[in-house]
Amino acid sequence: MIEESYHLEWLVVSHEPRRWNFSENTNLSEVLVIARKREQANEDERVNCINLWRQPRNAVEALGVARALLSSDPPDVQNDPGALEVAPSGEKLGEALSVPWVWLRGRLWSFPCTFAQAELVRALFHLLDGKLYLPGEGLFPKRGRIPLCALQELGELGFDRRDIHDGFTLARSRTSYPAFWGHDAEAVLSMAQRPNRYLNPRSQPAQGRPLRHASDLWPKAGQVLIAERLRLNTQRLTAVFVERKVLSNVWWPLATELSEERQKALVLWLNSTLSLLMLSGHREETEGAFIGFKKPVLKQMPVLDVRNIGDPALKKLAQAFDQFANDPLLPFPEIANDPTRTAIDKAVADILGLPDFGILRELIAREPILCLNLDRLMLRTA
DNA sequence: GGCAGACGTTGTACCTTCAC
DNA sequence: GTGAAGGTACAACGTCTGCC
Repeated sequence: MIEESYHLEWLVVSHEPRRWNFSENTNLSEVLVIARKREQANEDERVNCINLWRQPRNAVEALGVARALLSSDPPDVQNDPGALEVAPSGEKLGEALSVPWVWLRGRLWSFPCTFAQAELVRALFHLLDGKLYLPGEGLFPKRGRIPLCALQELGELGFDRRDIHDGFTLARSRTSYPAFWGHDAEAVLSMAQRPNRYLNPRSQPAQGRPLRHASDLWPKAGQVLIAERLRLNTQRLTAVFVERKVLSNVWWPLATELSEERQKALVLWLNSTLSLLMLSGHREETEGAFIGFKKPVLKQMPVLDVRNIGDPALKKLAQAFDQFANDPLLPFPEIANDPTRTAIDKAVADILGLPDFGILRELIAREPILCLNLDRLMLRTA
């Protein structure tokens, strides 16, 4: 309704650690939306997006922010350089960008509010368009685009944990139904994983629930698992490759006909910094660093099209996966100093003909939603 | 063929439990 | 007490079936 009859004028998001909310009675992440009803759409309508690094502490400061925003036009996220600094009284409180309403309609409104730093938002927008954006260097590849496709073109996401609980109980011994259960930040360290639990098919439904038959659920088991929810401040992996097909409670299995080589290439891509950028843009934020990936959104998310990258590139990506598969990654906040993530990124860059994008690792590591503080963003002067 | 209700499926918001 | 992880009740949606 809003997309048809309203002009979305302002989006305001707080990236301040532990102040993801605006209301008093919640800890959940919130966004302030201002839309104006109008008779007819105007192609020139723009959406101004404010990414607050720190919330105004009082009404006077809030008025100062509003005045600063109303007196200048935030630059366009894709075509203009820089961002509008929100610093009404000297201290920087955030950054503002704008995006054409006609572009945002039909897409996720969260895209321009994904990161506190405008340059990362800009990188996300260009990546959605198949281009790597590096601050100060421009767009890559110079010709053509990174081959991307919607995840759903590569396979089908499996059942969620509710369905698994309707069909199975956790077994105390090995069964015919291996599973990859849980996401312990101190245990899931590398891309290659093995089944860690086994499931017993239910013969009777759980109390008050319909019975799901194992034969209905098992066809959507997979070897590629994509995180269903993540804690960006503690966890390390966005996807893993399991040596056998498994079901899971907190990972989406990808049921796919892709060869093992292509699946490995996909998992390598999903753990690259470029994919972390893309996943961040498609997250559903619950409480700051605690995020989820909903099935309808995730299946539309662009990923590397491992069907159309050519055999030599495919082989190199799969080899790179094998090389780093058992190397531990550091938690996401340490991404800038993570040798394994750096090696994954270098492999992806070399194989796709892209320049080094280490600068994006550095920028992401500064994001408050990962490191839960503003120290990496703010320039403190004595 | 159209409709309504039953029933099954899917997705998630909210709640509980666990560990430190 | 708090952060992190796991479980489930419920709503929305889709499909099937019987009746007119």
